[in-house]
Amino acid sequence: MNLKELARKLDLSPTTVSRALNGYPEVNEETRARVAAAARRYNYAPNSRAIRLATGKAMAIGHVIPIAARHEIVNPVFADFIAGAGETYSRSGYDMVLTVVPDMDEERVYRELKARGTVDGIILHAPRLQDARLALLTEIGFPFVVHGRVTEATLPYSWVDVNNRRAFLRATEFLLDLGHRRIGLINGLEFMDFAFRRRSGFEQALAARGLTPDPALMASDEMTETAGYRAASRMLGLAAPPTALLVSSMISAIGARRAIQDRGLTLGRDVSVIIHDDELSYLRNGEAVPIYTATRSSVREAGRLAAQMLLDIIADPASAPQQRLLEAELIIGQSTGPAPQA
Amino acid sequence: MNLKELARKLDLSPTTVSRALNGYPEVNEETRARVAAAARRYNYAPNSRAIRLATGKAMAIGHVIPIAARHEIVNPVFADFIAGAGETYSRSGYDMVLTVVPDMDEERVYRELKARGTVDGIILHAPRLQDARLALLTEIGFPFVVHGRVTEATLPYSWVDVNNRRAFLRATEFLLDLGHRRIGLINGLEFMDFAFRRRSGFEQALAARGLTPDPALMASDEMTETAGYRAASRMLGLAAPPTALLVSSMISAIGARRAIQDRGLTLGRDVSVIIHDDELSYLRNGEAVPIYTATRSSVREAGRLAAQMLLDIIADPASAPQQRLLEAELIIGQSTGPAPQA
DNA sequence: TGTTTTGTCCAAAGCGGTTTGAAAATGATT
DNA sequence: AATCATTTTCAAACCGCTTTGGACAAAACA
Repeated sequence: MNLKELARKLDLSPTTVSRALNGYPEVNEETRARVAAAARRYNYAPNSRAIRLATGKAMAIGHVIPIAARHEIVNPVFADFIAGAGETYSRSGYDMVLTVVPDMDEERVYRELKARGTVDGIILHAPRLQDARLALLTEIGFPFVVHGRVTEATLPYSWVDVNNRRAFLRATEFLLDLGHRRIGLINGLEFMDFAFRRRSGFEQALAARGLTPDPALMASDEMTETAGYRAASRMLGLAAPPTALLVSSMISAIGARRAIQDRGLTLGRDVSVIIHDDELSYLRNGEAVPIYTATRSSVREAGRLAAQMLLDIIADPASAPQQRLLEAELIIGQSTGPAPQA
Repeated sequence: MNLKELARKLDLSPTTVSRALNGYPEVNEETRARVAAAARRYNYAPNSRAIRLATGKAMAIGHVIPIAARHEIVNPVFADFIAGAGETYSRSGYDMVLTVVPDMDEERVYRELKARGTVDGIILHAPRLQDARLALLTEIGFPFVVHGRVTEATLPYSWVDVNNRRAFLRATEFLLDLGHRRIGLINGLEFMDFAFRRRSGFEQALAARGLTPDPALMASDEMTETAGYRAASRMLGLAAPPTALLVSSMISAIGARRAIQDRGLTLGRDVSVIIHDDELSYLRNGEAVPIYTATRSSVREAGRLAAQMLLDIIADPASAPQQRLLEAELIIGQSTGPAPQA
């Protein structure tokens, strides 16, 4: 069933039927009702391919998921971020187009997405401290919103981010207040912008108390269970091991926990741990009482907000870039306690 | 830059240019070369919206991600499955369209996807023991491939699945051979087809040794850390606790491990654990030596295969339904050992 | 030499909508 | 009753490609 057929059945022109369904004013309310009824009756839904060609809009947003060539790791927060973004898109009749790309190919993919008109805008994932994609997307004229920030950007751009620096600053202060002095940081890869900011919050908190960070107590790697285990193991094996760990993700923390237990230590008593919790739906941080003390911020909510921001920008391309900084809450769980006496 | 413009620059008709670029034989090799050169030079890529309308194909595959209304849980294997499928799609010039849907709305969404012609086929995720979506998709005439199976299906359909029953059968036998007699099963929700099959493998192995499964040693819930913890805690607190656990996912196992340690028990000595490992990229089961003894099967590979199967079916709609059963390997890690003497 | 065949190219008709510009029908005004 | 304004409807152009059904020239054949 297409527009022409439906029009024929109604003894109306396609023009009128189209306008009736799209709420244009120049159509008699009575006929509009007739049209609506017939559309429902014949189960008519306008062909999206035709709409897209006619309007010149793709009604779709692109999410490019870069796969690190070396490790083949899919960022575990994607699933929830995308679930959030997807909610927003459904409400607005947009589709979400996912493209999985080996990370060297990203530029080609963006250019093609634009040239072929497959999507109207882009959500930029996993930004780096300096990120060539910002200039690229601006150059090719794609509306886009970054999930995260790009510290070394020169031009304004739209983003949704968590206040990573402040979250880690507060977490560090919390540990310092508990008497911890040797605090280990198990961070993500520090060419990633969020990881860089987290370290800077950590260092700033130490500096404020006149402490200098010990390079041996800082690790930067993929945020996997294995990497978390490795980093924690190494630190706990030092002559002067840390009494507390600041861990960049729930998943690394699982590894860190394993390392702690392998050494016969007890989490929250011998070693305190604070994590950053993205509220991944399949890795909830406990139920009533959180397992881990954590800085918490919902990545799904970030997805909703970023998607909405992008749709707003597409609706009004002349608007100035928008920003949204989310604050993480510091929630107290069972993984932290006062520093053990030396 | 569009086809007409490019044709004008070349002093050719759009017809010829189109044919030259699409490899049709009725065009002089010399002009084909000219066209190709010009296309590259002017950075021409055909508008995908126009192609789609003209050919009547969407060149896109739909993945509908149902969100359980209660728990808002995104299946953690999605990310990797989709990464695999995405690889296949890119190679074939297909897009991947993701739709996030509250699970009651699925039917409406499939019908709309079809009526609007947004996608050419569907990958069906998370099938149930009996699943109305099979009949629905068949009725509306969508080519589709199921990731998993539908035990109570009446008609043939295409699927890619792991031999869950045999995997859990073998895992159980392995534990029995180690002398374990009280084995707990921490399973996914058993209206899900894979979970049902896993339990049946478990029970079959017990039955083969004349053992009857103890209902107190079987749990069925979401495969989250929390649920894994809860189930393991409960079982270990029984008067006659299990000496081994069969756990349906890496994530539940993390919870189970926490429960084991909370009770002061040691994994692999006091309590053996075998998991099913989907090889999630951010939750690798150790490196050289696996942490957990596991039945292992790559969900990413399943994604690749399912996507390819669907593309094949779309290319040849008359073909018979295809099936692909993957065997899981049983890999030995550090989480299992002989049953402790009572 | 005239007729076929083959190799190249093109005009025009879709695909299924939206949108512009004009026509027809109705109502209001004189 | 004639004129003008307002509603309501429609025909046709357009979006940017693919594809059908020739057209035309050169080569092959009779």
